[in-house]
Amino acid sequence: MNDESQAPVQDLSVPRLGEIGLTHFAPYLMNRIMGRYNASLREEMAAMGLTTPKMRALAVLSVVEGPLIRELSVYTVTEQSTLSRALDALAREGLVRREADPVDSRAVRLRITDAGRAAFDQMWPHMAAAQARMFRGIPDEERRAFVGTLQKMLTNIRKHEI
Amino acid sequence: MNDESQAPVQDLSVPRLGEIGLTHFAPYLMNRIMGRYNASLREEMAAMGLTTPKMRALAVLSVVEGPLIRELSVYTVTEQSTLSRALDALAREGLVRREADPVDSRAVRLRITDAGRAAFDQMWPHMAAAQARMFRGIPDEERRAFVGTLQKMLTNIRKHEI
DNA sequence: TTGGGATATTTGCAAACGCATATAGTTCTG
DNA sequence: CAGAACTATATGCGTTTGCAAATATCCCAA
Repeated sequence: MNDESQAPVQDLSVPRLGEIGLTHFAPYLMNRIMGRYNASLREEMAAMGLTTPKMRALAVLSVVEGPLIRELSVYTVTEQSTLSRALDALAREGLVRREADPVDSRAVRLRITDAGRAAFDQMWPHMAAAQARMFRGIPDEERRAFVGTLQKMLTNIRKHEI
Repeated sequence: MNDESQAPVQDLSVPRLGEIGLTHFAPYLMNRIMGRYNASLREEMAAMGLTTPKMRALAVLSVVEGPLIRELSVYTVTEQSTLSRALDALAREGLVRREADPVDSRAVRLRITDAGRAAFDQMWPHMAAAQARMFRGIPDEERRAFVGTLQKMLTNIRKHEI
């Protein structure tokens, strides 16, 4: 099992993780930072009866008007089936409304309700605070450059047109 | 439910998400980018019988010698109970070994096996490629600055001493 | 040295998730 | 215009996850 009979896939031009070091590998750092960010919000979310997909849906719907479920699943990086069920819960709680699309009767347009907006407004300060903690001591210019790079990266990895 | 009888928590000094815009809010961008990154690896992982926690455990163990489970759970940003079960699977498959700590008999030290290293070596090129895609067209200097900012952010949000 | 509080890990259980598929409706093609 | 191919959403089902509690061990103070 540990001999070399299976040709190694490793391309010699690709440095190994050990050579780079975990703390120089951007995806590792980003996963770790976002893991903490998300975990730091979990307590507030739980207190409000929200899961991560529900909270993300509210956040996006507070800003984007009437998207389809499929579109929302891209914004929220959530499996469509998971999102469908998260929306069941949000609708049951009166935080979002499903509206029939006027021209395509398969499609469902989503809208946040006033109650949903109020719920998100209660969540937002915690999100803003968590973000502020992340950037503590980092100069504005550096932060702007960082966000600029993130935007380029999003364009690079974007698979959908949204 | 949608009146103002519940005092709004919103602090006037905190700009609202709508004012910032989703694509200027770093955590949104990072979640979205990492969501794609992780999703892009899922197919390869599934083909090798790995879940995200299992893959992360292998990645860290390929670089870090004999950590405790609790320490590994910090590195991998995984709940300790989830990790415990992921390690059950990895040990069953012979990819890692649990070793008793010589001085503390509660503790378990983890080591990657040769088979585990081989499995990770098979995974690594895909991770490196996904990272390269993320940074496509971004100059080296910009990438270095970006990683530097990530390192500062990790220090900021770090709750543990690892 | 002994009992109480910490610490390391595992496990029971219910909830959440993801894949595959079902259902319903739309569009394209011959 | 029939029917094949495609799209949008929902759902069945087995797996994974996370919380809380259990178990085992350690450390420290009286």
